[in-house]
Amino acid sequence: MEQTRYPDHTDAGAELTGLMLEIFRANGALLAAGDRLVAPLGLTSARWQVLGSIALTDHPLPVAHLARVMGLSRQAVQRVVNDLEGEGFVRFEPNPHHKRAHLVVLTAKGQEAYDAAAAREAPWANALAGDLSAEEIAAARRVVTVLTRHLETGAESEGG
Amino acid sequence: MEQTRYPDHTDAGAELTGLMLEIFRANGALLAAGDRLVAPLGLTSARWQVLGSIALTDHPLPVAHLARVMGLSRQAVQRVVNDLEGEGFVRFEPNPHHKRAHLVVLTAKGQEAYDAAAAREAPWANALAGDLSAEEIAAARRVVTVLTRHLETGAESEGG
DNA sequence: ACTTAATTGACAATATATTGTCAAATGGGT
DNA sequence: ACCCATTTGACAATATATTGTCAATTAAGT
Repeated sequence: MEQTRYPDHTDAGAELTGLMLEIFRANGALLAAGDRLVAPLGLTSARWQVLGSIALTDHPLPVAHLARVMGLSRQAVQRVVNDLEGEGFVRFEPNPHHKRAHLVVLTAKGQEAYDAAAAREAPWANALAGDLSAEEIAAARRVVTVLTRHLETGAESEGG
Repeated sequence: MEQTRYPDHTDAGAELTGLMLEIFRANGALLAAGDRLVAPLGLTSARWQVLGSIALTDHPLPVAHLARVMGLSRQAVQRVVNDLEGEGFVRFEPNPHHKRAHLVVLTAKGQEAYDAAAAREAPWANALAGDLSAEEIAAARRVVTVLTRHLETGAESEGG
């Protein structure tokens, strides 16, 4: 049932603790791999992810809204968006509903960079999946999603 | 089979792409929750993880070796260890095999902090697991572990 | 011994991301 | 109209982590 190393854990708690450490490590490895993958396009993992969240929404959104969608702080996204704007990947458009909260949209250069990143990502992700089946990856994805939702919703009740 | 949104992905590749984005988000949420959990002990998620890698090894290790075990850069771990040393959580001991690469060991304060963190972590992790079974968490953990190993070993061949 | 390659800690520069604070802007309730 | 809570961007400080470089050290091969 319980191993000596984790005497106070349930079986699920012990496995979850191991999963959390794996997630930290995977995060670092994924960021490094993503940086290498899109560096030739003038992008980084962080810029790529911001471009993606802009590209994949129906209407343009202000920075704060993008941050909420991505689960990051407003300030972190603002900095990256400002960098992207400075290099011509995105531009700000007036927001009819708010004087200061400009809408962020892709420029032609930004759209091209995102398309090029997507073109590189697909074969890379396909290869990275290796022997893993779509179903077991999907199951893992559901577990991580549930975990994240628990953390982001009931944060203060569990955190002490 | 394939959805219009990911035309160049295999099923596994599309699921993996989704999993990667979930991992980024989980990483941020876990770091924030960990920071809240151990802040009263004078720790952070990063400090906690370094303390853990020191506490869980048989013999004391130098910083560069700790970094390799953790999958982080030497410099990142060095900075945290230096902070921990400055606050009395760890101390450096002479290394019979190397003049400069001192061994990092926990002080009594460091051991107490790590024990206290572990005592807080167990009920928190048990609750966070929620309805998830140990087996499905273990399956997710295996998927993420395989993913990380692929990234850390065959990095240059897949990164472009 | 000598040379060479790899490891290690130190130092610097930079990217990513958080928290905190502030004033401007918005929206809801009265 | 007015008040008040929330949202938003701007600014600052800090933590985390990477890459690059350097000299000291170690290890391996000759």
